[in-house]
Amino acid sequence: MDKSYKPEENEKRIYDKWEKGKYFTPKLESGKKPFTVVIPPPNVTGSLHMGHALNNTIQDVMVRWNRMNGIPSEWLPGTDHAGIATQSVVEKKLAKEGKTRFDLGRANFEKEVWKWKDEYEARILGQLKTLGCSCDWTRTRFTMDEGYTKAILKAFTHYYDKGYIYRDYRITNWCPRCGTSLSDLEVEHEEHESFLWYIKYEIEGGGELTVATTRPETMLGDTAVAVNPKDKRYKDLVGKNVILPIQGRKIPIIADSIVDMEFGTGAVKVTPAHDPNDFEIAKRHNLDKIIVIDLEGKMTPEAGEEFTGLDRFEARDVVIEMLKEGKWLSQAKPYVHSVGHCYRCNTVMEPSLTLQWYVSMKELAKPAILAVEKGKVDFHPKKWKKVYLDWMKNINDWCISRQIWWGHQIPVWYCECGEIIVSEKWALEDVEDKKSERKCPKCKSSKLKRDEDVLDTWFSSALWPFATFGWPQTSKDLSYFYPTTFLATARDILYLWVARMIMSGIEFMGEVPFKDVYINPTVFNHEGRRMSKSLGTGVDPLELIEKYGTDATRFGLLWQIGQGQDIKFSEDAILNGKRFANKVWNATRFTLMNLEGYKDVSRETYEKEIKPNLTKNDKEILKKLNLTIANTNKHLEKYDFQHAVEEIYDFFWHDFCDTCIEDTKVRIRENDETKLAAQYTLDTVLKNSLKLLHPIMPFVTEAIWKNLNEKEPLIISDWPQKIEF
RNA sequence: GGGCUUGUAGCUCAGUUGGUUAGAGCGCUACGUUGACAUCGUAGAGGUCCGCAGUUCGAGUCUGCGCAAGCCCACCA
Repeated sequence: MDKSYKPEENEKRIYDKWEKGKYFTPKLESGKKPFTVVIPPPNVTGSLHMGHALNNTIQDVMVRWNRMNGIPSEWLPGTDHAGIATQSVVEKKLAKEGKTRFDLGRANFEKEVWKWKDEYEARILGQLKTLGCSCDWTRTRFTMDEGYTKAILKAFTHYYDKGYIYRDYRITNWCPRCGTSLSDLEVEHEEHESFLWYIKYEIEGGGELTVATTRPETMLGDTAVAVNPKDKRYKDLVGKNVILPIQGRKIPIIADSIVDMEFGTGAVKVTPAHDPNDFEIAKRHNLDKIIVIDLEGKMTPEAGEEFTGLDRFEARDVVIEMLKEGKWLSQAKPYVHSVGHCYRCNTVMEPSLTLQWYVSMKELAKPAILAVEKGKVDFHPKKWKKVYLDWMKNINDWCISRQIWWGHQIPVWYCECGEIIVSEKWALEDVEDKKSERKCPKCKSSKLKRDEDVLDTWFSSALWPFATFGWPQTSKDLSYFYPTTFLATARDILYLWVARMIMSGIEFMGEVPFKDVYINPTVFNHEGRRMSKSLGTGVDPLELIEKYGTDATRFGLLWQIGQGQDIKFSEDAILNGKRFANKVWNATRFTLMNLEGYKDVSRETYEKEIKPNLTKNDKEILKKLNLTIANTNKHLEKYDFQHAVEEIYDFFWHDFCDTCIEDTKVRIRENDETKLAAQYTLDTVLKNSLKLLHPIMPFVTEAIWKNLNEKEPLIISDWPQKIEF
């Protein structure tokens, strides 16, 4: 053996051997319950970050541990198409060439994205391999491959037929930069320091009414002023009109109980086309909806000639100036409030009146709430159960249409007669590029137009645990592997992904999609800030791997996490991992040097020559080994990775190296009569330790295993059992 | 507005159901090794366990209040 372990020379070679040996693909053994994990599909254009590294290390530890225990273990890898993110990356690339997606047209643009996808998918999956992930690559899936697309279409038509999917014209989260709607979960709120502007509206027939607003520019689209019906201050004003400043329009004063008497002046301007609350008020009072800001965030002609084409924030300044000049502005109070931003490009969201597809969630949520309450799905740490339930019990309908091109196009056609046709068949034909003759079932017209929008990426991810195994087709895989066993993911997709998988799993499979959900800690940098590439606060796990090796990186990450406690990343832990890998390597060198003349002993030799000569120290370490095996199992069963790592580390370093090796060293060198027993102890403790360590540090242990001339690779060796002595 | 979490050695964190002198890794100090170990070993210094009040024979561990930091949810005009 070399004097030290060189990860860079070993890791790739070892990984290839595992893959070639097909150790990652389990056999479907009837009667044996499999251990199944589906990977949280990484964004196809993304790159492995520290959170992924931790998350995938955790999954790999569980998979390897189960595999060594003789359980058919399936870890299904794959990627999702990440609609908005991917599209915007490719659009950015086109922009550098001076082109837009419209120059290419939809079909060509999609081709362009597919090319991009192929390249980046290979890259990110390769990164998982670098991390040592023992995924079953024979079952790799992508949310837009053909079979998966069938699942999407099935799910859509199923929901539609059940009346759960509907189309509605209402205020949605709109990103003027991305040019698409977003679901509530894709909007990130940030505190903004701004002002609460108090504007005086002149009352017809005398007097004035002051309203307070954070968005003065929207006053151009006001169609009423609302007060609370219980508000005595304004009781006599209800039914009268005010004159809208700047525009001079006459708008009514109405009473609506949604108005908070305590806030501002207790009178609120109503802009139905640009605020969800106001939209609701307008519905109740049958008010006009005047759109003054268009979908690009620019003022429309409706706002007035002098505003047309102005950016919404420029318009705000102009409106404020004009209000000041007209003496309509009574005060501007500094005010902190939260403003929605696009999760993708951070642009301030513009709530906009658009026609979108929604999934009604209330009925879907009910059994998903019950399942978790009854413990069919367990969360680790437990606190996430409450977080899940709180959200599910207050769930809102889900906007699933997106105004982009990259994704699953909605399987809906509109006829000129107004008929809406939802067709799985036609959509499939479009995918396969063989079109049958299509006619409107109502008016027989063939002038049909397909809905241009695509579905939210999470609509497809929601089907991941069963669509990846072939649903809606029945298959051996599906019935064997579903429901899955373990899901490890980050907390920021608890609602976006986990909750929706539970709902759709129950809806389509009649069973929850997984038993245990492990929410891994978030990795922060040393200052406690979120690791982020764009903020420049990230550490690239791939650089760590290059510097310290994969094993050290995995070890260091697990070493740092507590029971669900977030971690402030420290590179020292990774360094410690490297030291440990080196220690293990050298302990093996020592053992090999001292095992001359020692081969696998027969039962007879053991009973005659070893067992009687086991010293007190030998028995002590073997006892300790048994305890370590038991404790490691206990910790892994509880998903307590930190303590599992610590357990093995302490045993190996302090009990085995510092004590046992120092003890046997002397006996072997001096050819003591207990030499054989000492060698037996060394050999036994080392091999079992390597097995215990393998799920955490797969490469160095496998490399060592090879040096021990074992027939079977370590990855499929048996997990240690209690040693009898 | 609602909810969650954290505050233990210079740094990063453990401390199980409350029980003798509060632990680990890194860092620091001293000594020793350099024939398993880009070292390693042995010993050691270092803590008002955020504060206050309470429950208890006994609290880092339970309760209340406060201070500080962070996160999540929400139609805070």
